[in-house]
Amino acid sequence: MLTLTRKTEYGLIAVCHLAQVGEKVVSARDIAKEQAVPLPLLMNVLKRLHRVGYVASVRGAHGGYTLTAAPEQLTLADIIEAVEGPVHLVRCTNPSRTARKCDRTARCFIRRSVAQVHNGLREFLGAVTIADMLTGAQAPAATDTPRVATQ
Amino acid sequence: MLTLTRKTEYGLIAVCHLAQVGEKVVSARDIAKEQAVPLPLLMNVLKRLHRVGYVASVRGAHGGYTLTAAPEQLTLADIIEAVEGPVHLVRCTNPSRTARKCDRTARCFIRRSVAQVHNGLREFLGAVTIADMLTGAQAPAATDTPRVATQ
DNA sequence: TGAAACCGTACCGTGCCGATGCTATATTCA
DNA sequence: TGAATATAGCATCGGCACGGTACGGTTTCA
Repeated sequence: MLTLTRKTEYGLIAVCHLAQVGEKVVSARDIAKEQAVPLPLLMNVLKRLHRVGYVASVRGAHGGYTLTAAPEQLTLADIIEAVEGPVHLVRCTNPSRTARKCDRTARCFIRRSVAQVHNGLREFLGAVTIADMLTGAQAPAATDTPRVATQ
Repeated sequence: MLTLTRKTEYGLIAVCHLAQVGEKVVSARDIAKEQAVPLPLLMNVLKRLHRVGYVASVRGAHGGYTLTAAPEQLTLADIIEAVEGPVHLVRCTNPSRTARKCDRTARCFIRRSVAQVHNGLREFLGAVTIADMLTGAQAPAATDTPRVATQ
């Protein structure tokens, strides 16, 4: 239904928080407290972000997380993919495993167009960086919304 | 999770089919047979499309549906909204009813940026017309995907 | 009058998301 | 060395929306 899951929301919040504090190591507990996010959920998300290498972890007392990727390089698409898996606008665009439920694939005369829209969506999400999110968050009256040009 | 529901898929298929046959009245049964789509589901979707006025219905024997809106005017966003309701990238962007679950709204420092992305997504979907889908479906190697400019 | 087709609504099962809990591992500090 | 802190990994569980089904009603035409 074209909606981000809460995991992604929490992931975005965490990453933006880490990007904001710079190199400082921040524990999941601190992020959860400051951003009013449920700690266990946040920890789950941070684990995934760690697994793909977007954040570094420091274990033990006074441990926590740091952002390893550059905010200008890290995109919304990256976060989504890391937290909730590859984006698939429709089942057809999912080449993997059991998702091959659609037996219409061969005769589907929309498939190509949908694939184009799918690519457009991915490009759109890949064009939004964490740095963008931060500047947009701080500027009170932020410019205008991202524009889309269908070419 | 950033995926269209099957209802929307069926809706797109139905609308594109109707756009392709022109002014001819086509029954849901025929569309279901030709496009290999489950008939009851297709009927549900066609009812919704009828309710918002994108298709006209002819009852009785030899009845069926016709597309009322112009394929160049009807967009992907229209279909999605008609079939599965308003698009909301996150709960915050949903101003209605019980969806106000996010108590972080006030202190959420990402909210504004997310809203911008949300608007960008809506514009993106609103820029894809049914006519686009049809030409894309017929042309084997269609131009390139829609581009996104984050400003 | 009966068949064909649309219309409306209600219902149910399943899969996924949101959420929780527990155990193991690693680091710091007293 | 032990206690406290914090991440790592996995397993489980409930709720809900989506996908699918069923039934009864209305309209039109042969």
